[in-house]
Amino acid sequence: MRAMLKRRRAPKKTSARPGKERILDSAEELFARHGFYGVSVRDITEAANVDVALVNYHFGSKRELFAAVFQRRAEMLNPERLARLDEVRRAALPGVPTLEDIINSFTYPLLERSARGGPGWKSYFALVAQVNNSPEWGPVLMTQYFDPLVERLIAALREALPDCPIREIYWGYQFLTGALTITFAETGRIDKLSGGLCKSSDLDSVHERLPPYIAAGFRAICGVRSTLVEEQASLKHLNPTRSRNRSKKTE
Amino acid sequence: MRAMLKRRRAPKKTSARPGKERILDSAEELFARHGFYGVSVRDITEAANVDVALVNYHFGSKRELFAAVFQRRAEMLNPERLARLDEVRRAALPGVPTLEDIINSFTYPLLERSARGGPGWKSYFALVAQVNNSPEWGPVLMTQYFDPLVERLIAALREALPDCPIREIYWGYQFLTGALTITFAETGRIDKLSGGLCKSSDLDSVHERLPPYIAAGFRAICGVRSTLVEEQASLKHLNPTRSRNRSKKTE
DNA sequence: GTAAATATTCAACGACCGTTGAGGAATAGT
DNA sequence: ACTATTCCTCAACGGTCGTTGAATATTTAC
Repeated sequence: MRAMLKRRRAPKKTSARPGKERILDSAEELFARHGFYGVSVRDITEAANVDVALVNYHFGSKRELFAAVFQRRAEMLNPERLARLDEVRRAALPGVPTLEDIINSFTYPLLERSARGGPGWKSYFALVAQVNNSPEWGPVLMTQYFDPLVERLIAALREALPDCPIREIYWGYQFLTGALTITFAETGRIDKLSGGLCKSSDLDSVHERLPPYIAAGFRAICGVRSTLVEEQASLKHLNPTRSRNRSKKTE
Repeated sequence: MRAMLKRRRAPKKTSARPGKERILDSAEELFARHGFYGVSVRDITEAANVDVALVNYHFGSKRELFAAVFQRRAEMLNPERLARLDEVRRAALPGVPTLEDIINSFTYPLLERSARGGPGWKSYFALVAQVNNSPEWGPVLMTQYFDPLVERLIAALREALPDCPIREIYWGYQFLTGALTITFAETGRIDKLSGGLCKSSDLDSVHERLPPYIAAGFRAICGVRSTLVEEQASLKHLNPTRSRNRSKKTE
């Protein structure tokens, strides 16, 4: 990227889509691929066939453009995810939904759009994956746009795991978001590793496997933590050559 | 970062540690925090108290410096992880080790060093987390320096799950690496979400929970996939309002 | 002690960076 | 028709970017 692109003026090009939207589209794709600092505003405006100055006119600054890209689809996304969660809970009344259903209501709207929502959505989730793992942007943007929904997810998980200590649910969520995040990055690493047997772009396969995988993980750590007495016996696994106790790691 | 730093000459400063190492140390920390494009070579050389030109003298280019940072600790790391895996397998003879032991031999050397190996190691793993989720760097660096070890891990997992289809093991590894990756990013998001109940810097907690969590996930998807007939019945979870079949998602 | 090799400094290069202000074109309101 | 508003173009600003070649200092080899 940032290397050599033709530096001369773009043609007039009267596209139907207004310039502001075209900037958002180009920025989405480029930011997703190279990160905030890996893309210049000139890269973006040339890809969008608009003048450089338009970024500052419409968004104020490059940073505000980045935030706008992040915000745009987040706001389309979260109402549906919330509705799905509510629907799953309603359908399970008077009981509570399964862990798998809860997790699926959280992940499915993302996987579905990334798989079949068009290239913009695919780029967007790759961008979210990047932001989620960034100490610079994650605490700002993820917290602002996604945490309200996550709190609802946590509440539903607590309903479904009434005997599970709350800390375990947060840790379980942390691992869930990590697994989901690397899915969206689609680095193609699993393709190479598996010799083509698995494709990181095959989000249908993720959709089939992620909910049961994560649900089983939740049940495992909740069970372990809630019964402290059997813990010493059942956790001999951690390092077979040394003993392990709860207070402080000795390995 | 990249903003305003004092632009004037650094003092002579005859540190004991040679300039090449100091550059690697500073680059490690800065790249981990802001990414490759978010850091200038001047940021690095000023933090290391050396001249700008030294980067190109010692490493050739900024990109090669980045690769050198990535390589340095990978080479210290992988022999130990390999030895741990072998030890776990040997200790289980004539049987095979548990899933938890196998996973732990993979994750423990990382978590232990990130927790107590010094600030350099902490930065390094944050950098690895970033690279692992980057479509630009991941396929190059992760593949080159970590895939040989991962292939050994996969082989051990196959031994421990003899009836599990190979594809499921690769997917299970993908989720494992995602959960591990977000742990190293230490964005502090779980701290806020949990109101201080969990700390993303508390890698001992991760060490206790990740192996049983991931092992349970492996067992869940292997079981699901290996018994196709019961699948239709057991997977009603995915969307309670619509039917779901294996060939193509209809949701 | 002297020469060779290695390490570091200094000043500067051309290219690209994000942002700006003045002004032109298109559009909407009346 | 005129005006006000919005959208967009153009040229340029000061600053920072990665990299370089020549000169100097330090260490190593003999």
